[in-house]
Amino acid sequence: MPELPEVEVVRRGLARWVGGRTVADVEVLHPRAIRRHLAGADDFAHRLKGHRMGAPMRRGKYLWLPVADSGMSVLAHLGMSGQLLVKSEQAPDEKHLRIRVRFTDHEDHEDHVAQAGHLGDGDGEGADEARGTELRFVDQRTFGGLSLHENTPDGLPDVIAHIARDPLDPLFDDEAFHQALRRSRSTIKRALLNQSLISGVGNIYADEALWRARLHYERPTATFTRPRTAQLLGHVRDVMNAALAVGGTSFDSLYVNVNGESGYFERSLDAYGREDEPCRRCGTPMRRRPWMNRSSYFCPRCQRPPRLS
DNA sequence: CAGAGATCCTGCAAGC
DNA sequence: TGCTTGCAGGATCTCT
Repeated sequence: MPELPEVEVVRRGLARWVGGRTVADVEVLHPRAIRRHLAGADDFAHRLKGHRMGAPMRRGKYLWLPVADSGMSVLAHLGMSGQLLVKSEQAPDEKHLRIRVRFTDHEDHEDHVAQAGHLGDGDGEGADEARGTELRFVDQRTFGGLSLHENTPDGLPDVIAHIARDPLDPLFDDEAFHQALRRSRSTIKRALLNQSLISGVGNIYADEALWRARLHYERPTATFTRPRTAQLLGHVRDVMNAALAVGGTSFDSLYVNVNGESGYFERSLDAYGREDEPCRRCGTPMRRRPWMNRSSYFCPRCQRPPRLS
């Protein structure tokens, strides 16, 4: 389940393996993976063909590749199970392969020379290493997908203009977030998952941050004091940076790691998935509660429910 | 208008 | 063993 840290790892992989390459052709193998591109698969493929990919960007769980000299971007969301893989053109298709993007630098040497100067996205990587690879969008549950959109004046795909900055964004406004909590009549976990208030936080990191902050998921947001909001945001950032520190080091050895498959962070979770296991702070068995068609994990002792409700 | 809940999808695991 | 049911959950849509 890719959340912000996993998506950031994918973004870094794309910067190295895809940024600067020119699209030769696009193959859409499942219509649902392209459903957010309203003009359809053929239009998507046609508009990308022959265009150079810019440096990948990310906001929350969305990432996008600017399409050079077009004012548009390829927007990607991994959903629940999506992966962006850079694989050898010879590698057999994955079972849930949905979209394939081929590049002009595949085998033709003259093309390769023409494109080589753009590869590596300024990271100092060798230009040759991407040659012979293609980009694949693989997604079992098809909650994710790719689409093409006009950019807003700040270079953001227009359809995600409503997505708030994420907590790792230097321009995230802590005070505005706090004021939004004060105004809202909702509860804290709902607020953390509300992508128009703060983006990039999913069910896993919400539970982790709330456990670290010793806050019950149903605490009303209107009760939050400024120090409490600051503390919670600090924990959100800590848990994300910790995951990024682990995952961010594992992506660069081989291109098959340019994906949304995590695993690396699961071992260090303190709350999520730990029903009946002892709280790592106080030893009390952790609990799971059904919540919004999913689950909330918490320590009944460290994270006391609010008095009312 | 804000907030709450349903919905999409597929594979796996649990239970009968 | 083989079926059914439940669960995972981000974003969007619908309803109150």
